[in-house]
Amino acid sequence: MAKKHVRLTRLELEIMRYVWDLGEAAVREIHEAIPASKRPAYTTIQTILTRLEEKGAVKRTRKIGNAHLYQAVTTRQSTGARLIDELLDLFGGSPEPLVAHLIDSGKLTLEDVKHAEELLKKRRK
Amino acid sequence: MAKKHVRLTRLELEIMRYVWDLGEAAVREIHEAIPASKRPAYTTIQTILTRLEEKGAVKRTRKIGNAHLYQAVTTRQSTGARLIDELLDLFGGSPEPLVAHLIDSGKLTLEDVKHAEELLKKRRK
DNA sequence: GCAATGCTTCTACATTTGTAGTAGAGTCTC
DNA sequence: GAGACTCTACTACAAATGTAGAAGCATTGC
Repeated sequence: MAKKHVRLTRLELEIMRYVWDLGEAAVREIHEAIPASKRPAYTTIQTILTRLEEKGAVKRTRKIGNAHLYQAVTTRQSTGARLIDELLDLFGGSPEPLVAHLIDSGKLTLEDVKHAEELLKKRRK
Repeated sequence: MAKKHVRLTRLELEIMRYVWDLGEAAVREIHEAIPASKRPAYTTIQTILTRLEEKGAVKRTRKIGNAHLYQAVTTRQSTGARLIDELLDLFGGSPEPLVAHLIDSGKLTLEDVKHAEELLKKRRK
């Protein structure tokens, strides 16, 4: 029962972020959580959630009043993992350019690296 | 003249990989470089290259016979950088989950990490 | 020079994606 | 229980994407 490789679009991913952050959310909550400047119409969110449900990325859990609550089925980690792997392909599988960019853009700190080192050593055993 | 944030689709990115790898390539070369199992029609490659040209991601350099040669305009690095940044957004901007995945999947070695550490220290100055 | 071959240009079209309106059912408030 | 409000379900549609055929110009090998 291999997990089907679900491909999410940019907007779908964007909405997923809110679902992940909110844990369990109604369309309205997501809608309002989106910064007004880039907020699509309420029904647009709804359409996307429906599509996400069809794709198996979220599921309806329960109703509050007549509104459905949605919850993520796929984890942020697993979804991110796939994206990372795709990204790696771009660089021929080597993580080096990726790490280099993180450093160059100041996003990876020495602490992060130390932490990574520990993880690696721990994992080694 | 800020560089316009060009959004490439999956297939376009896939083709770009060959352009980057080959340096300067004709449609046919790219076509043949793609593993037969996932090779689209010759004209499909051509259409994509034309679109990439419109988007400014590649340019025609010269002709060999009556075939055009294409070359990347955007670098693999800059394109990758944008994708990485988008990916980071997914995790709220923190590189930690990203690094964790690289480690978990065995893609990041201790050497990579040491190397990163050096880069960081050098950069610090 | 001309036929075969290869390349380009144009055109086409199904799907997917982003975006949202409308109608009607459900709920809440007096 | 009637009106106001809210949510869902359904429908629509333009633009982007993946995919490729057809027609015709350019080269080349004779």
